[in-house]
Amino acid sequence: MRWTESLINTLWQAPSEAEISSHKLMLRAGLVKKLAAGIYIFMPLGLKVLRKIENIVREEMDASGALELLMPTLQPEQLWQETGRWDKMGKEMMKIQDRHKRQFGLGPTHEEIVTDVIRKEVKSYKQLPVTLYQIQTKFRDEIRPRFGVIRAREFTMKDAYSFDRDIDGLNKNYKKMREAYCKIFDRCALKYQIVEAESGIMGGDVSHEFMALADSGEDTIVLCPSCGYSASMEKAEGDKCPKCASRMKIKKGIELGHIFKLGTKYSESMGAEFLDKDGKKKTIVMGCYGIGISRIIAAVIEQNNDENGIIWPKSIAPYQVEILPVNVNDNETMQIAENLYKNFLSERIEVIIDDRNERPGIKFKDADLIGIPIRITISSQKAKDNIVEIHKRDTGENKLVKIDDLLENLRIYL
RNA sequence: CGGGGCGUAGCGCAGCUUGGUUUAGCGCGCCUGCCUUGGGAGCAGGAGGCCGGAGGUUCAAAUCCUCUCGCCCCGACCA
Repeated sequence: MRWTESLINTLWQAPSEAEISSHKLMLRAGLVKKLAAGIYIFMPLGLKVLRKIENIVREEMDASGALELLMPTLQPEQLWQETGRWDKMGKEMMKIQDRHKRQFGLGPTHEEIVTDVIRKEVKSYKQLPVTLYQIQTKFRDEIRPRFGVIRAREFTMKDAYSFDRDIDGLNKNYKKMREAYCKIFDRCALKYQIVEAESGIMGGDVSHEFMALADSGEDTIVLCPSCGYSASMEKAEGDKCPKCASRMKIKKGIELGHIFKLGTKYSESMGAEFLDKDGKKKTIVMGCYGIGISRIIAAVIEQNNDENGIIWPKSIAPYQVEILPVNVNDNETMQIAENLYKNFLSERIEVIIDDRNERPGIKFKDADLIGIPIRITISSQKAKDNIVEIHKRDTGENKLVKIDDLLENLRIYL
């Protein structure tokens, strides 16, 4: 990508609406723009990051054996009446009417729909277990949208649902999902804590939250230093460990994901049953598993930034390498820069070249702000000796290398 | 929804108390030219606003009054 063709607009000062660093940086780097409270446009640079995360999630979900499908956002009232959640969800569900005055909800979650799918498709124990997932836009009319994409009213979520013959199967699937979640958050370079949680309106008895540790987080979690027990504040109801009674540490976090053992709450009310080996009708046992995809972006930035800007982990960086020619009016510089750019493209290295005719200071500041992991600076003096500089955004390490050795040196970091 | 605060150019802000001195201003950004090119340079010229909206008071409203819409922060909810 050429900067001059990228529609990347950075801001010197963060809009006053932003309070926490991830929100400020997302706006300053131009990843997102606000359309209304809790409603954001993902600009091209921001969308690249979102897609990277989606792909990681997709890969790990597929690896766990889950099947991807896509369910509608628009959901008929009747299904929600079956479980009683049409009223229970209350004002959090955005509701609309069609021209025939039929009521629809904009999906805040998809238990009703997916259970409807399964009760129609699954008849036999032979079809179980099965896990379905989707990556899709969700709508929740939050009481108070906040912190940019961290609590938005429209957001991208991965939601998965497991269907088993019995509790035993559910326990296995639950464990499998938990492991998949760990892989996902590890790959996103997040520091997180798994905590016992309340199930809330989802129902079921067991649930765990994956919390990104961040001082700016809205959620409070407690950790027991002696026995390792950890839970959300609501679940723990205090700072004494329920397991070993020692005093627990309190930390702040951002909820990235939440997994639930639902049991038969939905399958029972909606009649999702199957015929078991013995020819008897049984109720399907369910679990559900959510990840806030767009929220991950904010959490990663919250954990990876400095006074100059974002520091992307390479797994979700919008580009791996930024080429920064110090002076675009210098022929020698530009010849090298353009050659490298073409080279990287053919090597399938994700690269952006800052080909703007700006003074170096502006380009360096912007490079730091958008946080590409590796910067290659090309200046006229060093170009004479066929030398360029590699700069690592995370460590600040600088290295001068011969152009012929550049790719080799780069491979170490990519 | 309760409590607090804010809407003036793309972003950050001043002006409002005490209406007229404003053709509505400043910094950054944007456009043109010159100059400059290793950490947000300089000079000159320029574009961009129904001062959130609607009513009202007044000879006169960004400024005073009423209503309204939007946004942010603190609380309960959530990925």
